Amino acid sequence: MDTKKTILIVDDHTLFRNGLKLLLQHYLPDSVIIESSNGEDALLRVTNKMPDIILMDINMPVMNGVEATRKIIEMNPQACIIALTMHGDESYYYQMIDAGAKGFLLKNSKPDDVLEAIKQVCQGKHYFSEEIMYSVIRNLNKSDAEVPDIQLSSRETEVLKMICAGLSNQEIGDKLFISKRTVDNHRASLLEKTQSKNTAQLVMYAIKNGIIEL
Amino acid sequence: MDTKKTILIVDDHTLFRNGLKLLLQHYLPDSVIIESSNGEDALLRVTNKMPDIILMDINMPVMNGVEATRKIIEMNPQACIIALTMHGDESYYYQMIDAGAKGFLLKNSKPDDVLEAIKQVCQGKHYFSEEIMYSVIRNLNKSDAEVPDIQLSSRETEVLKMICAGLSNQEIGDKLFISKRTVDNHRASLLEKTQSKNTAQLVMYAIKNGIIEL
DNA sequence: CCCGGTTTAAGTATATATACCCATAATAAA
DNA sequence: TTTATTATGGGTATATATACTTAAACCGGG
Repeated sequence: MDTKKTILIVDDHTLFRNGLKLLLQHYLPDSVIIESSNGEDALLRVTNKMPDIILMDINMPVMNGVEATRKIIEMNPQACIIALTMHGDESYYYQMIDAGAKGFLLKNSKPDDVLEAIKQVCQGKHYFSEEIMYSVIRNLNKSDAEVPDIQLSSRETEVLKMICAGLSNQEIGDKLFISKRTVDNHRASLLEKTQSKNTAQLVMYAIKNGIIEL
Repeated sequence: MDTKKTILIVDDHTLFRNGLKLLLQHYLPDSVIIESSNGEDALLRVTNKMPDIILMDINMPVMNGVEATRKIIEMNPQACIIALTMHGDESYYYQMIDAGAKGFLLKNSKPDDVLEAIKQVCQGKHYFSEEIMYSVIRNLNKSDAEVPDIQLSSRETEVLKMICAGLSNQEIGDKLFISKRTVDNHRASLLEKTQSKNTAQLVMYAIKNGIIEL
């Protein structure tokens, strides 16, 4: 970490950004820190400023971290993106890594962990915080190999959102100009794919997987 | 803000605490900043260190911010507690203010807002960020005076949690050693009290109001 | 071009939830 | 003591969701 680095912080919470910026400036006085409050703005910054490191939150308005990561990696597969997010986003681990993130940190990490992650990723390595590793291993152990390869179709996602909004299958059918029976089928597919046994579990799934906003 | 102040930051995200600490030390060089990672620890700090200002997150493990605030105010009604939390916790506004918080800030506030809030609260005034005021006013406008005076009984809360876990009324009855019909009635009361029309909305209510953990 | 997945639709049957009605006992509040 | 609330249980009916099945039309990749 001897050369000057440009670090981009992408997070919708101004206070968190400002605090982290100070923190990084304190430990890495030679670095240049820039900020974005959402994924869309981050794309602009990446093309203009060419940051060496990107610290990316996941839950953000306008464009979330997974999508932003995917697009940045599309433009530059070498981009050093480190996910920086909260507990409870477990379902995002795979999505984020799949999108091309080189590291994954939790927001309850220590500053040292952030520095270590930046160091590792700069050297072309990967970095995952202990909690992430633990969670991944626990999931592997849980059910051998049946990795939740769940992929909902766009129509299914659409229906799921309406279910969460409290609409009945009939109402959903009316809104989408399709038969109630078709919605029945989508709902059945959703139950099977998400391994839910009723509406309540379906809603919980949608929330845990960020399909709907709170 | 001429005298030395002790400020306690209560938040489960280490990075956020550390960043905010630096931020406060930068703007208020004479202040002493101490930290807690949850509500329970915060209670200890309050009795030991007697902080002048407490910046309190809401969603935390072990003991959440509402409960912690309530207990601190119980011990010392003059305690200057400022809630500091994220979007989407709208349902907490009232709970937190009811618990005795003197101010309410969002995590996407600017550092200046935090300083202003601290200043106001130190002078015995209240401080609410714009977004909070906007939301409160919007809700007032929405339905005149019918403030959500919703108070679920302990049994209803118990049933609601089980519904969210995906249990059917029959299963809930079996677990609680009561008739399925009784659960039917509790469910009906829940639907009415929360103004939900089905299970999906009930689950959403439970989540938005922190009745269940994610 | 064929194959797999998606979207569309439906038949039939059961399970569950929801909407009303009612009643009793216990408890807490006024 | 009267009143209100809660927890308990039930009758009856409809609405909705869920579990099986089959099948046609479409679309993109090998």
